[in-house]
Amino acid sequence: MNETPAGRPTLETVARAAGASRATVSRVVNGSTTVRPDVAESIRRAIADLGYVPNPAARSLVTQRTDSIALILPESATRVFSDDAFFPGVIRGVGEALEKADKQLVLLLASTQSSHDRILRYVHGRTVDGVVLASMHGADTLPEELRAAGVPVVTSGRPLGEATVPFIDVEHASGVEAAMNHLVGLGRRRIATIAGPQDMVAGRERLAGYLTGLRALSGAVPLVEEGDFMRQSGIDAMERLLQRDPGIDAVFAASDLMADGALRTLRRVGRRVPDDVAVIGFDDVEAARFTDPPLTTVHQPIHEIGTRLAEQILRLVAGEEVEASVVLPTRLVIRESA
Amino acid sequence: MNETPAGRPTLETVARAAGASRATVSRVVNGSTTVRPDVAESIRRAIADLGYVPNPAARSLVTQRTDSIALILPESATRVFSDDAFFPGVIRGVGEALEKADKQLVLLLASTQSSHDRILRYVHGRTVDGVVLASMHGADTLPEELRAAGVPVVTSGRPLGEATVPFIDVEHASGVEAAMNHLVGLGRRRIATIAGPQDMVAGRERLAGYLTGLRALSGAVPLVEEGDFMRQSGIDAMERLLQRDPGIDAVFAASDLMADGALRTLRRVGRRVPDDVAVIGFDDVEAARFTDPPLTTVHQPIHEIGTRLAEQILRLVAGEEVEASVVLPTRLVIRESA
DNA sequence: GACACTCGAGAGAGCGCTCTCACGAGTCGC
DNA sequence: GCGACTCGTGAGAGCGCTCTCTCGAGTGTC
Repeated sequence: MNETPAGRPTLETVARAAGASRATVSRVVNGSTTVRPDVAESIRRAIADLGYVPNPAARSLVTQRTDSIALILPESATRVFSDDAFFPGVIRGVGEALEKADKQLVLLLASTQSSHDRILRYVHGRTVDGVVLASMHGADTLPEELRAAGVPVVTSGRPLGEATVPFIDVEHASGVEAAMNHLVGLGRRRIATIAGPQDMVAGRERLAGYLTGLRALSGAVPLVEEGDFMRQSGIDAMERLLQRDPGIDAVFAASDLMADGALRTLRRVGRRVPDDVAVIGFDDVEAARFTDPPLTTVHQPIHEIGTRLAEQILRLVAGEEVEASVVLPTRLVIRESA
Repeated sequence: MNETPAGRPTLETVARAAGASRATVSRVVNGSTTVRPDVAESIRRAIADLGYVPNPAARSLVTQRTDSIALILPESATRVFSDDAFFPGVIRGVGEALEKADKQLVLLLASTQSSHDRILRYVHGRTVDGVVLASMHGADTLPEELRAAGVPVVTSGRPLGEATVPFIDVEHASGVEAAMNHLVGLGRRRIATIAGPQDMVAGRERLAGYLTGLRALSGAVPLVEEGDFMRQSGIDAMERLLQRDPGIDAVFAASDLMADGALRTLRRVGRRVPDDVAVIGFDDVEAARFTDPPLTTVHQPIHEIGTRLAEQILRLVAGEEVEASVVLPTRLVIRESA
């Protein structure tokens, strides 16, 4: 039944079967309209009969496209990977959007130092048309190096220094300020914060939002402990906070995971939430709905961050211009912890 | 300085710069030993000077290899993706192992029905050398179709029917039995379970383990409610369980997330854990250490599942034989909830 | 009816690489 | 000192595809 018993059918095989030339079959495969309907039809039949699938390597050799996009998660991201809903959410958003555009998602997990070179080598080889960088740490030189290599790049989160590549971010500060206003409106006067790492923009801006929000309270002094966005650090930071000022009546944590940790510490020492201490987090991950009590938090559109990243990189790859930055809104979601 | 101002350097460019032939440069690039040291050295220098990186498309066109492996997460997996530490953990394990072998990880998120065809098309196009399938649902025909397509496949989790492809799984039943024995040893007599979906092997085997474990208790009747492995379903199932038998003194949940949900329900209705009701989960995700109280659970080596999957697919791709199945041990981790 | 024109289809080059084969220059044995 | 052998290197084909160029047939115009 199959004319070429050995191996997969090629354009040539299909062409012979359909009595046409390789070029015409290629036209049909790529949806050219300049093929007579009956010819196109018989070619399509031959394709179906033979189970022909184009060889992407051969195709990209001539087109110089690969139709795939790399998503790079640097070390800092993979570290929290298994306990955080942020990156899975972003991956999913990016993946869905790329699927719609018929592009492939190549995941590069930069777990070790050595992977830096590997990534550069990979990208230089033009195995991907573009790169989405979930860059978090300020010191990271990867965005700039990729840009220098001439590869389209979009990053998630504003870089710490000057932004040399387009990025997608959210309104950290204004979201936190809304949280602070809510706390103040609740009559809270001694508001502490569990900040994120200060070498990440997300950590810095959320702290800045806290400081700005605190100004609404005349005479209030900042009370800051730093964590690493993960749960254990929230537990520990809350303990330090309580030691420094047992009279705290509210705390803003820069991530839901840290807020959950704070909740745990407060419960352990017998403080009621929100009665004694109000707690607000940031992210609005799935688990925030299930903390005890359910967490009031600043929502950021995680899934949309992913789809926007995909959208931007696709436009860049297509040679279109994109905005230097897209900043998505955040909003306060009020549950029971504040 | 660069001999070819336009575009990236090719083998040809390097060959001219080093005064050698394309073939010899190729030999050096691919680490052949049959090149005179001084020639090899000057070629290496030319490669470095020009910043030459092999074009993978051209290479795979002739070698018929792509050096990349697809990780397919079917619909059922992506659904829980954002609230579960299992798949991120597996992805990370697979990613790390593949990186060591210098292979790329291509992530295919099968979020919609249509992606089934897309995946098949993709795999038929031989864009990847092999496939790791995080197949969970019994009805899934993908493993078989992939096998039929002649692509090396390894799945995570034993398929429901007859296993036609090698798989990596864990000892579900014996782990659950250990949990049951622990409960019985604690003097618990009315032990219920929140089972997982019965169209997944993980769901079935964990239920089977519960039923076996229950036999140690003469006269005990099974008390089963089904969930979908996620938190909300644990909350709901626990409520139903309590309604059916308010005298329950222990519950085994087939996932940590469901166990956490059960904990929430128990707390809401004023049951103390473990005093009134002991709770044991399954998975030992990161969050299990942070539930209230910390969750006693059956540990499964999530990261190792990932690395083993990678290991097996790499061997398969290399043409080696692999075991039809690898079943990793589970063990009970005793914390405070039981 | 002859000309220009349009439009569909084929021929053929070439993308960058690997790999087989052939070849030239040393090396060795007798 | 000459044939046989080894070893490093080059020539060249070909992987499967796209795309330009060319060509032939059909259509329209005056």
